[in-house]
Amino acid sequence: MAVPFITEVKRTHTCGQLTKSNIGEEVVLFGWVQNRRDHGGAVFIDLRDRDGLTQVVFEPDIAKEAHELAGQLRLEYCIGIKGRVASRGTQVNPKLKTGEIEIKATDLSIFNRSEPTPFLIEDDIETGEDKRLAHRYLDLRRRPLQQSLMTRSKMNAITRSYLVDKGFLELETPFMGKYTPGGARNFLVPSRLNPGRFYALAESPQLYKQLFMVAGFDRYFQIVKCFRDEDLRLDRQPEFTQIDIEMSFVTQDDVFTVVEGLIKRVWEEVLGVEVPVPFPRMNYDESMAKYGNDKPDLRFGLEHILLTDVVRQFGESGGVPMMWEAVQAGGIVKAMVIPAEKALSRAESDKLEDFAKQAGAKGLARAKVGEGGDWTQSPLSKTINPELRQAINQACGAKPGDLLLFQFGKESLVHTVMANLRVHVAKKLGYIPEYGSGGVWKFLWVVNPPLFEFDEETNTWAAAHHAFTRPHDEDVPHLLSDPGRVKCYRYDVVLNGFEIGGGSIRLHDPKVQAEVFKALGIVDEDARAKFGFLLDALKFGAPPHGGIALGMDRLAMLLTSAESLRDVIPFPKTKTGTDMMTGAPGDVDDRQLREIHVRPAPLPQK
RNA sequence: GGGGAGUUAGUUCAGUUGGUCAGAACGCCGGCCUGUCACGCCGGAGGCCACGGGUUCAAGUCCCGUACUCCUCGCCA
Repeated sequence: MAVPFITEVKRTHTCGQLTKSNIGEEVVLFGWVQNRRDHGGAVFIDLRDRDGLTQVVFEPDIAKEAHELAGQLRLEYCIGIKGRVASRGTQVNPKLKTGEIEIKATDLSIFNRSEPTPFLIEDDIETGEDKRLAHRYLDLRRRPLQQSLMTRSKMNAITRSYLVDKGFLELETPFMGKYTPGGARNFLVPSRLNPGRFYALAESPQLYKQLFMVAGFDRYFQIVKCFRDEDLRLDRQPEFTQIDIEMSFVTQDDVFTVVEGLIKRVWEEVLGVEVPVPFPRMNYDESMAKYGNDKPDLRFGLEHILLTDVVRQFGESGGVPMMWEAVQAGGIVKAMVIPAEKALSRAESDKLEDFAKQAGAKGLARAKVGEGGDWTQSPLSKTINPELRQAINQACGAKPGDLLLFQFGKESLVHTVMANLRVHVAKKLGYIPEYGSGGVWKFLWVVNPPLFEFDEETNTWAAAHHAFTRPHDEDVPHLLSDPGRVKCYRYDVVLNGFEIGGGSIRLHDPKVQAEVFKALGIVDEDARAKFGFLLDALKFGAPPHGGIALGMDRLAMLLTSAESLRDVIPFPKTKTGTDMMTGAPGDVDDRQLREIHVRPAPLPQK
């Protein structure tokens, strides 16, 4: 007598569809038991699928058999029901889309029972992430994650449709390629057929997409996995997805237009949010000076103030030996103002110092500005020259009650500490939420960065992006004489403090390319060994070209206000690159290793 | 590689100066209940206190080490 669910009786609706307008209809729903409320005489079930929740009620006078079976139902049982849609009358549940109706069930089939789950399937879960990752298939039943992945799916669809409409071709590139030094550390794949040799998993399709341009494909894109064997962060995974784009015959602005259009459409269709285009642009130098990094969060102020020149001007007479020494040693001095109306307690500002130290600072000098511009609560106040104090107050635009935070020393460290501090303070003061956008979307292009950066370890100039980025024409004469001043056509697109993409216009002129290599100290043979195939390709009428790669995972994370990349990746890895569910990376046996000609080195003794 | 935080029932946590400290809530099991939607009521089971050493008359608690997880700096052209 059992109803032949699935084979003959098909699902008529999902659990998020039914409304008042369906009252009276006979329906069939499949799903999981989200909750049960057994009153003996009547059993209420919240039935869940990825579309929503629907209340099902089993009553003995409607269906005796189904009611008896319903008494056995437990959380996460997978079931099918048949019944009639009924009004809930006055007992509406406003929290549910389907809250005005319920299903008076006539038939029930338990497709599969469930053991008690290791954690409850709830929206607001408190279970530790490691335990959820170990049972990811259960974690993925939760609505927030279901919605994240549905959003991702939508982004994929929009991306393909937008770019294909614009004349882009979706072309694939190999994951297994040749190892090239520099850049991110590669995962290596041993070759069974070529003893002792290795493939490298692609850290990006960079070189291949340039070859597509040489081949004349003009406009390429790919939604592609990339692999990097670097330390993980909440916004970094060892394998991640990029929307990879490359175009021929374009300027930087042409690339921007394509990306802005894509993002505009994604935000519009996913969130219903209108994103103004074009995005504002900021020079790299300005970003470093005001925000301490190249991915500023523009949802709030708290800009840094550079005081290096002021301190230098006063020299020793400034009365703050630590700052003066830092400047003399080639370092910088920066300040940030916490406005009086957001006054922090002494204990809170002490905590800021702990935070700064954690970010690598030696300490955090502070000063509270008094009525007359004097400083209190500060060791600096005793020795500082009042004129320097006045000059600093003026540079900072400080008013009574403001708290000044100082950081001085090596430029890179000062920037790092101050950049972290800025975001930390903004969260503390409530300018931005701990996670998520808070409904504010500040897009930005950071442009015109230096082509090279100085590597203090090796005392040489290194490519800041990669060796194929096109320098500004007017800087080309300085490539060898003054590499530090050469700016280039590289760009990052930034959203709320996250770098969501980056790219460049590529070098296609072999002559300039040779000079860049020279500046980098790469001799011809090295260049040939590393990038020979690309250099060869550029000789055969390579078109001017450029492109960008957008971080799909980060975009999804920001779009869904997720706390972590892990929330928008179906099966992510932990901080140490392990998979809590499968146990990867795992051991392999000796025979497998012999076959691929690999012998593990002994583990270092501890 | 450096710094920090954490690990006690299935889950989230409490556990004081080392001495009835093996506890709560949710979940689970049994019973009752026809309008619940965080249903309610009664009863019950469940823990090598991450692991390994040490200190002590006595360790969940103090010390050392290991593992795992998270955050962060370095790193991520």
